Amino acid sequence: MLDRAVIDALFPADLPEPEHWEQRYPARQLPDGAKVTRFGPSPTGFVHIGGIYVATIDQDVARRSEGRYLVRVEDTDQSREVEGALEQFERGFAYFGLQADEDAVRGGEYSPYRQSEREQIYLTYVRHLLREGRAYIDFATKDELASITARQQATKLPTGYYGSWAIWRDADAADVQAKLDAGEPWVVRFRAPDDTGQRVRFTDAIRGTIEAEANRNDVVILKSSDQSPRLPTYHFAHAVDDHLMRVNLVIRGDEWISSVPTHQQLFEALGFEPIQYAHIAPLMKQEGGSKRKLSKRKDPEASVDFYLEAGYPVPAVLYYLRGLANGRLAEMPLAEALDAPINLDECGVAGPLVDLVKLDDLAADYVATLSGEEILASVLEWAERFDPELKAVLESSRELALRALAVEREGVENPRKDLKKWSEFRAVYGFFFPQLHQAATGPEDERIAALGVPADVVRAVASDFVSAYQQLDDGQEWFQQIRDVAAKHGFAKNAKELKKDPDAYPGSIREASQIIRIAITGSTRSPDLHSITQALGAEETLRRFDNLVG
RNA sequence: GCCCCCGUCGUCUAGCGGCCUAGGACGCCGGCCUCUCACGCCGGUAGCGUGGGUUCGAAUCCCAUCGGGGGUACCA
Repeated sequence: MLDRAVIDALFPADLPEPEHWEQRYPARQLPDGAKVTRFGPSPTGFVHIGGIYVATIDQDVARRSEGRYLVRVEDTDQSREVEGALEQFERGFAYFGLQADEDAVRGGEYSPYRQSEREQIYLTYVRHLLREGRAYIDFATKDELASITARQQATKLPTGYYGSWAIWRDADAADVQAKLDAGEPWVVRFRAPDDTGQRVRFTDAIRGTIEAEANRNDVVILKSSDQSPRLPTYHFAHAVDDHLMRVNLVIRGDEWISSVPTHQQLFEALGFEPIQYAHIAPLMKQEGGSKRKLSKRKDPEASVDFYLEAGYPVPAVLYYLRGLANGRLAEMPLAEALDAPINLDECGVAGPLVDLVKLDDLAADYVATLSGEEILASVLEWAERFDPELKAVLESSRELALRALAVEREGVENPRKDLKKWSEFRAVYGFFFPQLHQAATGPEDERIAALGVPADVVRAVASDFVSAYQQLDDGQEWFQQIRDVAAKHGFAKNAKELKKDPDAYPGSIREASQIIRIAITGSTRSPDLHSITQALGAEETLRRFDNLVG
């Protein structure tokens, strides 16, 4: 073991002792059973929808138990840091309404909430472990490590830096001193307890008892001395930060399960109370015949920006995510589910596929519960950032927008479910607005031509419809105008009749009304025509026949 | 290679030894409604990965096997 003086010389002289931090970050005064949870975004890429998923669970569990939910930026890998990641992160979390009780922006009693600003704290505990002989200085080079791994694989031994493979674990103090004097870069490794082959067990709040081999690896806890700031690895930061921030429930992705034995040893060596874990199964993506973790790089729907751009209504996404966490919540109505607790022991262990079709369905159901006013407000908010032209149109035609949204929505028992996300507004409701409407160019317009009605008949139908047009309040009476025109020009009364003798008619009432529909809406699909004309007014309705009548 | 986790309709799931000839939701298919598309309503499709046990009885328990996922980094 190294002399204390040698160890101390490696650290700032004024570095505090562990007691200092223990006092500075005292135990929290919270009700019994309160959970302190945390989410640790790493600014190495953009926020993943899986991050929203886990953060939702973190926040819910904390709130529900009158605890605290904090966000701690895990930026110990400065080389992989991505510019703008934190801003994008803030945007995503704000959009989904996932405010933390404490974070780097809002601050809190346990600050700083950014690992790169906690160097002093980590160093204190590293020095402590070194002085206790629970950690040691290591000079192994990349090449040496690669060679160790290669030899272990060749002989089918477990890979890692342990036992006799750990060349610096029991090195002579003189050799260490020589390397130090030569200015060689060094890391600090944890001296894993020598309990090779032992089994350990722990209780996961989601999966119950998990048993594994005790950790044998002397994991790196402090990164190389040739870097500044001097930062810890995830494992060490987890132990120190979660202990000092008085977190008592670590909710994280299940890729961490196999690290728990290491974490337990670290907590023990540091003299920290063991912590409770809940490992969440990750959101998956179908690829070919198999599932894989949703990937930020390959899957657009992994990025939170995907949901922002499409304008998915927040409650629908949250509802979907909560249902994935606890199936029970998916069976409840949305409002109830958003308010019901997420229970960790009900969380699935398998890793669900994210199903955008299902999300769309939930979103359509949700939007159908909204009033026209509410929808308009949301569309405007979305358009502000993603479709300024639409925003301008809506603002100048607010009344028309509300009339358009009211069609088959207000005053009906089963509102149309034609809107799932705000980005679809333009496609679905655009034709209501003269500025956005794509008028048919004439009978040869391909939308009309596809009906198979002769051009002269189309013109005649349009002309007669226009000249006899009355803006009637009663839907049936209004539609009678189409029937009349259709009858006059020899259209079959219904599709069945047409089918019996296709050559006898230019089309059926179906084709006749489609001519009118396309003229008014530009599409073969639309809400109820009569209601549309009510929203548009007689003048605008008739104007839309200009190209067909001439 | 070694270690860990997981495996019910296409998807999300209910199921904790008899209530299961496996229930629900989404999707899909068919029908009704109908001037289109939706909505709504009615009906249908489809699953316990496989093989052995244990048991009067297994989706449920045990073992094996296969498949999927993760870890084995100075990434988190």
